Amino acid sequence: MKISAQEEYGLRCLVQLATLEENESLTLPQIAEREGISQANAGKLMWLLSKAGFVRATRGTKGGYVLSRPAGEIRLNEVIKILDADEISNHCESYTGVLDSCVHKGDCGIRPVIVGLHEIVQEALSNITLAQLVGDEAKVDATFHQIKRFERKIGQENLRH
Amino acid sequence: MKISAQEEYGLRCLVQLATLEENESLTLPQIAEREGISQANAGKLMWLLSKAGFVRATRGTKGGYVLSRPAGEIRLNEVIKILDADEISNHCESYTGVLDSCVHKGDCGIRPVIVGLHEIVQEALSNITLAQLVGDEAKVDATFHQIKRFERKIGQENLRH
DNA sequence: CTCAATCTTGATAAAAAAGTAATGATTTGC
DNA sequence: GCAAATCATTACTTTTTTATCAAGATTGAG
Repeated sequence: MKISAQEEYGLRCLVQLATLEENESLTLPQIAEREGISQANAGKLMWLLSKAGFVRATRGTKGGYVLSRPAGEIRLNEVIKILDADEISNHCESYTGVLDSCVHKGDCGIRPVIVGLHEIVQEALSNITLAQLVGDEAKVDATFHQIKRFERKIGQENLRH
Repeated sequence: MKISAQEEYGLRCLVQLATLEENESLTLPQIAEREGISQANAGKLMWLLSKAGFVRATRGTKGGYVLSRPAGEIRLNEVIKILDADEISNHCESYTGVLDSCVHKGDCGIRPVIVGLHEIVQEALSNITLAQLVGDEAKVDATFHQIKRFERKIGQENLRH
């Protein structure tokens, strides 16, 4: 249960675009430099994000990438879904061991946990927009404070049954 | 942000042990068969879980694996931590792109999100014990209901600001 | 004591993910 | 129209993760 390289870097590239003023844009070499990744890698990530409609690319001199929607309207759950090729729906087709289908097909005690966990993460991510990730660490951390506090409360309630 | 094969299968092997009565145990071939994975793979997983102290192994005829603690006292966050070689602490050393250290070292808008997300997942996992995963899907799903409801509430509150 | 059942462990192979390279297409400026 | 800048796309290489294999160690039964 960890974030993949593609998710991490893709998200960071988007955040770079979110910091731009109106009429500004970033080219692949610029994005690559700002995130410390290769231009080729940035190219692939931006291609993915472009296909998915998060960014708009223009070619030629003065070209580059811009967000296709305001940063405040792009929620992390959408972004992660694209970057992770996320398909919880076919979870049961993914981990079938040496067999053709999962041994627990039909009645499975693990599935609700996997699905539930996925929902929890999605829920948390859907409460964060790109715009909220712009700024210094202290500011972003503050934005998270609320969610964390809620989570802690849940934990305690559950422990008490 | 998805569960890895090792997490999934390792957890499932543990759940198998959790279903046992007192004085029962399972051998590698048995575990492998019940989870539809190869014996070699089961062996490696159980070795990991054994090293981490979740299970106790006995060799020789009549040998096998048993949980080393009651299923109700084994929380999923501990298990996942082992199976995932989970180290959120060195996240910033993991995604450094082509550089030696992350370009955002010191002040990073993404870090609070990654760390926060990790905490949310850990919190959710720490509320689930192995014992709660034993039984049919409907039962396990019911156990999750409470957490899910809470999550939904959080989502709404945050959308309202 | 010896054998068969069983776990242990490091080496190896296969699969998946990540990253790179190369070639092609579009746009702008001159 | 041509050249330079820029994105698009596919194929390839490397790295990491998964899975398997094989030889070793321990235990219990007879």
